[in-house]
Parts: sequence; structure tokens; C-alpha cells
Amino acid sequence: MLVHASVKRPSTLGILGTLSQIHTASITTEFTYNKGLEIYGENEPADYVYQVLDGAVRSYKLLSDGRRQIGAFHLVGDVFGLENGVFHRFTAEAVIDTTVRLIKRQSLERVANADVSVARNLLTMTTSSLQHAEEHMLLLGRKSSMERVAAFLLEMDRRLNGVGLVALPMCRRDIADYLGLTLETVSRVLSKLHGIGILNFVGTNQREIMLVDRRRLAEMNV
Amino acid sequence: MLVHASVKRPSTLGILGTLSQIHTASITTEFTYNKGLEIYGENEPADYVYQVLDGAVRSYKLLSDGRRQIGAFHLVGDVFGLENGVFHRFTAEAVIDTTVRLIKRQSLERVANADVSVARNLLTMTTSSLQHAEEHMLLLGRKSSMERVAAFLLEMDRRLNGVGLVALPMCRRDIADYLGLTLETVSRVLSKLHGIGILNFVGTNQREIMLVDRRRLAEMNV
DNA sequence: CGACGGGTTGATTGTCCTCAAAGCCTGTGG
DNA sequence: CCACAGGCTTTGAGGACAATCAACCCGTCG
Repeated sequence: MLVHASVKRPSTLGILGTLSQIHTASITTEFTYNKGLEIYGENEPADYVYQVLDGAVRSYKLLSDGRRQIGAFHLVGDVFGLENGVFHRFTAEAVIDTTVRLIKRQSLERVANADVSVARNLLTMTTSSLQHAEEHMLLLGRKSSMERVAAFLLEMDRRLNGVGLVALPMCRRDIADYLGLTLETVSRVLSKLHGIGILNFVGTNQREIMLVDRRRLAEMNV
Repeated sequence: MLVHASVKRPSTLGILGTLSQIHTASITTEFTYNKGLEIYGENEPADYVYQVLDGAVRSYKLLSDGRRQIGAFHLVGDVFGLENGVFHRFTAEAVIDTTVRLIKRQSLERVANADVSVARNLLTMTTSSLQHAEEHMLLLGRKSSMERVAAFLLEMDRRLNGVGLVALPMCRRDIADYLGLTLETVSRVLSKLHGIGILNFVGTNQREIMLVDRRRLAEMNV
């Protein structure tokens, strides 16, 4: 695997496209990370805020013995690395080859201090991260392996257009570390869901999943 | 148990005492909830924001079959119910008799729209909730029962003044639902920690805990 | 006193983890 | 074109940790 990151064309878009209020000359840059590359590390200075243009990113924390908890996957369009603080609280890595747009945190803060609507936008994005984390605590604390996987598939379906055909960018281990399970358990549950006719595997690798019966899947998600 | 809530003296303090920027005439009110009383329910309109003046509050979500995940305990000084949205995402209940200060969400938003420093304060509070949730995902997803209880005791010690004597306001079931365990497991782990000389039970009920060896406790928290 | 809420402890069960092996696909190099 | 290595996934067997079910204890309060 190639292990390097390449700078692409700089641009002067509204901040991360999402904070469209800012049409001042805030310079944003594009950057491509190869699969597996670290974008930033936990406790590193949070100098930039990112948006996924193509690909997928995992944000995770590690325990000292290597146990990993993925807090979120960031898909196309998602903003991540917005810490509202000096340091990153997660490590972020490219799940597959991934292109991001980035902007200096300082530029963002400068504008937010002057413009209330931008500040409110930062608050909205932070709140939606919080909401996701709150739902995920419920999943991690109280749901069975079956319920976790069902919730995961429905979340991915929703976020990847919701057409019932889910092309997962991440491997079983990533899914497991997101759901607080082992990769074997994830694999077993998926096999079981396949066995009872709720999903089918499409194509050659096992990452493309057709949700045959989303109603029944939703029922498993309590 | 008495089941009623009583209004106390209204006051015109800076918003919740915490958002001290607001010395406008934003009316705040005090209110007392008896032990076990609901302060607001999940999905109810979020008309007020609260601050604990005395007592303790639990915020939780329920699954349809009654499984409960407590997302946070709110202790004296903490602000809660700040949803930045129209609806509450948790149910909040008084763990013990609890007095809160409250302010209308609308007043808060009105000021935040005019004053960037207030908006930034809302963002800071939301960010610190997010940070707590992120740490808690790691705990719920990847830590053993021993590690969870150790983390809990250290968190409570820190938030209740950090003198090593922890007077827990909540019962074992609340702790369990916060840590993603059963009350029996919590009890067993506490007994074990007592057995190996890390903590002592003080007084007649089992809620007052002396942390004899915080260093060793911290080591269990990975 | 007796009921009740809260806590501890014991016995057993069950879910998920661990360890292990094998299959499949991709890419690489002869 | 084939052989082979490596990454990823599945599947099986056995084990461990926490859940479940149950009994009992202790204070408090009516």
C-alpha cells in the first residue's frame, strides 16, 4: 500500500461547504489520505477542522492495552475534528482512501467570534455529535449483539442514501470496535441475519449488503 | 414518599449563575423536586434549562422493554437540559430531593443570538457534555466491570470535591445503569474492592465510601 | 411489628469472548 | 498463466465474565 498523503487544489469555498455563511476569503485546502493513514492523533493540537469529500474516516480512543473504541464513522459530507478546544480528543484515520477538505481552526474561530450565526452553526454541529454519542451510549450499555448490529446496518443505510443497499467501507474489526463487540461476533450475527433472510451479501467481498427486510431489521433494534 | 414539587423564591441572577455574561433581567426560578420525581421526559418540549443547586439528577434513556441507560449524573453546580433543540433527548429525574434553578430556553436563545460570548458559553457547555459522553462510550464499549466501577468512583470523587470520601447520592441500580452493568455486579465489585483494601464503607448505609488507596484504584482504570 | 426499599451473597446460566483453523479474494511475481 | 502470500472473513470448540434467579440481611418507616 502506498503510504503518503497528497495535497490537492486549494480553494476558497465557504467554510467546509457547510458553514455557508462564510464567504469571506477563508482558504480551504483539499488533502487525500491513503487507506489506514492517520489524519490526526488523540491529544494532538487541533489546528484544523475537516470535512469528508470522498471516502470514510474512523474516530477512536485507545486503552493502554490496545483495546479500541470507535466513537464515530465520518462519511461523505460529514464534518469532523471540530473539538472546540485546543486538542483532539480522538485519533482519526482514513478507513479507505479518503479526500478531505480542511480549514484552520483559528480562521473558523475568528469568524465565529464576529458572526453569531456562524457560532450557532458550530453549536448545531457539536450538538449533533452529542446526540449521536448519546444514542451510542445506549447501544453500548444496554443492547445485545443482535440489536447492535441491526442498529449499525440501519444507521449505515440511512447515512449512505437509504436505498437498502449498503456498501460498507470498513472491515469487520472496525464494525466490532464501533459496536463494542469482537469481529467474530459481528460476523456471526451477520451470518445469522443472512440465514433468516433479512439480508443478502452482494458481490465478491462481504462488505456490500442488501437489506432485504428492513422492517424486520428495525424490529430487532428495539 | 411525598410526591410533589414546590416552587421556591424567584430570583434575577445571571443565567444559571454560570452564564454570568447575562446580567439582563432574565428571570430565573428555583424549584424543588422530591426524590424520584421526573423533571422532564424524553421527547418533551425543552422549555427550560436547569442547574442543580442541591441534590442530584439522573438523565437516562429507556429501551422499549425497560432497559435503562443513564447517560449522566448531574451534581451540584451542573447545568443540564441544555438541548440546543426543541425536545429533550433524555428523561431527567431527581435522584434524591433536589433543588434546581431554571430559566426559559427562549430567554437564553434570545441573549445568545445577540451576544457572541454567551453563544460561546453554550458551546462550551455542550462540548463538555460531548467530552463526557465520548469517555463514557469508551467505558461502556471496552472496559471490564472492575474498570468501570473504578472509573465511576474516581469520577465521583473528583466531582464531589476529591477528598477521598465519596457520599454517593444514588443507589446501586442507578450506578449499574450508568455503567452498563447489573446492580449485583456493581455490588460484587465494590465488595471485592473492599476486600482488597482499596475502599471502606463508612456509616450505616453502604453509600458512603472512603477511598483508602486512590493510586491503586487509578491503576485499575487502565 | 411487619412491610418495604436497598444491599449483599450464592448458584447457575447464557452471551459473548478467545483461540484456532480454514476458506476466499486480491495482488504480486515468477 | 499459475503459485503464493497476506488481508479479511467465516466457522467451530471451549471458556470466562457478567447476567439471572434466588435467598437473606439490615434499616427505616408506617
